[in-house]
Amino acid sequence: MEEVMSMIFQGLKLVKELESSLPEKSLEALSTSLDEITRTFGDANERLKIVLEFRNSVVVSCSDQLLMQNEPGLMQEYWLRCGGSTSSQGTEAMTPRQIMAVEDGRRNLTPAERSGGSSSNPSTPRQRRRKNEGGEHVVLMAALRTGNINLPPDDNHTWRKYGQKEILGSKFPRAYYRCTHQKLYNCPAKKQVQRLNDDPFTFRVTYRGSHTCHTYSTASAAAPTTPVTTSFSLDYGPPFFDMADAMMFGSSGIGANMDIYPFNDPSHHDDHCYRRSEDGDDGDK
DNA sequence: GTAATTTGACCATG
DNA sequence: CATGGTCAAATTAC
Repeated sequence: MEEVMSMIFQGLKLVKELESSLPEKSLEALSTSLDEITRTFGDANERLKIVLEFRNSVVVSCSDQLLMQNEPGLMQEYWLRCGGSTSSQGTEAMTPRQIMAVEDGRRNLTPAERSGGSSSNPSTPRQRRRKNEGGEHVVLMAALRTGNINLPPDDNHTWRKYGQKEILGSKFPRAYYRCTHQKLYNCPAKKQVQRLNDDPFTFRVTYRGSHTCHTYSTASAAAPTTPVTTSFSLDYGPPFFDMADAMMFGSSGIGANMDIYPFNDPSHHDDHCYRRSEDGDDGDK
């Protein structure tokens, strides 16, 4: 069974790799990747059938049942193992629909977009205090439906909250985070987390600056029992579960939105991050 | 004791 | 001047 799991994780890894390189993938390469993924899962399935035959009527554990039922189940297991952070049980109500859209990192959002359009004067866009420093990466993420929905989704990095503010036109405050390792590694990564007015189960997460620390939260670091090489998530590393979720809930979850899916878009390859200019992003006041 | 979070104040920007 | 982003002291959690 472990071998099967290993193959499944291998397949998921391939999926993830495909996902991260999707935007610039040629059709040929895409086909090759899909073949590889299909073959990997097919092999896993073959192995699984052998295992099933072997076990036959043996009572299986709950988790094994989960894994054997179907691929979505496997995905869910994977999701749990790979940093679906909270709610280790009772995932049935969770429906972790996830990443839905990414806006190009270099685009400035208008206040109307930020605040849901209720800005007092839409014709005079207000900007952040700091000018756009190049990399901004907006992702919509679903909150967990169980447990504390106030917790932002785990994204495989450790963040330290440094501020929270009521935003005009927003029902919910915006939380400001920076990388825990900001000082240790001079890591400039930051993010803002805000719940949407019309959907409190969805967070708009705005990332700024790239991680230079390349360290991960304990949850995700400890997650895969199979030592999946995580080269694909070195940067912002959106949650592990995004693609898996897309696959398992694609038909019922976010469905049609998946075409705007390249959330792993490394378009913010600006590595301005390693250098904090004299302008002083913060800290050097 | 250390690290993280909270929260009011400060400040840059338009 | 209003607003959003950040700082930093106080508080809380581990």
